[in-house]
Amino acid sequence: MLEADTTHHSTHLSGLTLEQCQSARLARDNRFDGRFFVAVKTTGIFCRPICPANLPKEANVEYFAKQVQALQSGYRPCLRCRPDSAPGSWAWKGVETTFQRAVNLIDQGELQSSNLPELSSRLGISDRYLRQLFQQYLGMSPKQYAQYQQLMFAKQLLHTSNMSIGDIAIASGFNSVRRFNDAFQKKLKLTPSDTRKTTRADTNAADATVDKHLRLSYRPPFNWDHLLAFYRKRAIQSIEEVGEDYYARTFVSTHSQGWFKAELGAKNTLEITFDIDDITQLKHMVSQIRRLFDLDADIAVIEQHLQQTAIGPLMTSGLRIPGVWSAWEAGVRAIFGQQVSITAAITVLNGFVSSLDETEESGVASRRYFPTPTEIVNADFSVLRMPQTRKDTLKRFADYMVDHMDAPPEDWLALKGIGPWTVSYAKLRGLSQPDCFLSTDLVIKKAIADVDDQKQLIESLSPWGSYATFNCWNSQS
DNA sequence: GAATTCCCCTG
DNA sequence: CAGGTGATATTG
Repeated sequence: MLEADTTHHSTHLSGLTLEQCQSARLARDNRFDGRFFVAVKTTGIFCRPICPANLPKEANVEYFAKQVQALQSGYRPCLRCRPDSAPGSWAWKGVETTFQRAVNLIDQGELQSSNLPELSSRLGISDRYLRQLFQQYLGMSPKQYAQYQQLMFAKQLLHTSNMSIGDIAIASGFNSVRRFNDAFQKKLKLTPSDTRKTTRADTNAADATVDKHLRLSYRPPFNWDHLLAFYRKRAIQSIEEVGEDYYARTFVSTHSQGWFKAELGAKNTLEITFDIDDITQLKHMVSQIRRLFDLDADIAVIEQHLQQTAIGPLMTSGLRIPGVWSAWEAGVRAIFGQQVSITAAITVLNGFVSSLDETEESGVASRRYFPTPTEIVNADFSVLRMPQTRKDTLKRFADYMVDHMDAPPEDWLALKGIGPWTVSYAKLRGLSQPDCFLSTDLVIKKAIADVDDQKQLIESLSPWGSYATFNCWNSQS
């Protein structure tokens, strides 16, 4: 009789049997996270299957496929597992990703411009707890981890750049060459200059140039021409420049600004020429450039996976995810691109960007930076040739970003005029997430129109949906 | 390491 | 709904 009762509730489910739900929740199986929700009758609260709270008795639970169904039935979301937050948002993912985010930020050299308390508050936890997490996951303190990271970065620079050892010391986050030498010696059992000597065959130093220079490596296949063509079509004047065989752009981040140029080098490397106002931010710049050109992707594995799916025939080898400097920039580009062709969007965006600093001196600014949210908030929208509703969206977006520069793009959905396409586009190009298949994009729809089972196709692309996106786009142009 | 917060169960 | 419990995440 109890049996019959619970079975009745399985009608709320889709695609899962009651038994699956039961064992999934008992095991807190994270593979089922997000696929259904557990509501507890005695408390009126509903949870994700992975909720760490005490397991409720089977007799007291009710299963739902969607949050809204549980809400509709009078349950409130649990405060621990946050079933109300959007899947993929930071609140949804919990501590492990908080930790992962901390590691990423440190890898990007964030600790060089802020301290631990600042870093932790940015992640929404106390510095005490962050220390605890590092101890738990890595067995060392954040500071120690950061120092290893700094040394590895320094070692890489010694091998691949023409910078002086003094500059490298500072760039890696040390405050003096002495402390740098000391730490290097201690941890890597070598002196910095020895490290450099062993790999100094090239002639970069002989070029009578003062340009700073470094090399970044990647694993082939690497389709540079596709990247260039993609950027060329979307280049914003005097921020980006795409030549026959190089890409260059300016950038602004919170702590630095500068410029770089990338061109193909020998032996699977990219040659970077750059200038940055604050050399301690070099690590940040480098990780950004690696992300922009997707240098860390293991393309062979990805392609092997996608070859077996229905889009296999559309694939071109070596395609990477062409990134833009920030989620903010990607969001702006996406808003300009809503409902219009790429060319039209870029023309309007170009006009808008160049109107921003016309108040400045000599009329023609030869080099600009991508506008900040504040600049756009204060901009004159009257010169903008696009529908009023889209201007309003842009304004709202900029307003929001002034205070929420690193909120996850999912959160933008709360803003009127910003929908799933815009959010996915930002995750794809601004954050370079690997699994964003833009199934609602018109060009994509066209590319996969022949496939019978679309739903199955989309599932089969995971976790490399982003690469599928670019291969589809590429196949249609 | 204690204290707090949160959830679930029972009466 | 109040009172008792176990368990986890997080903080001072």
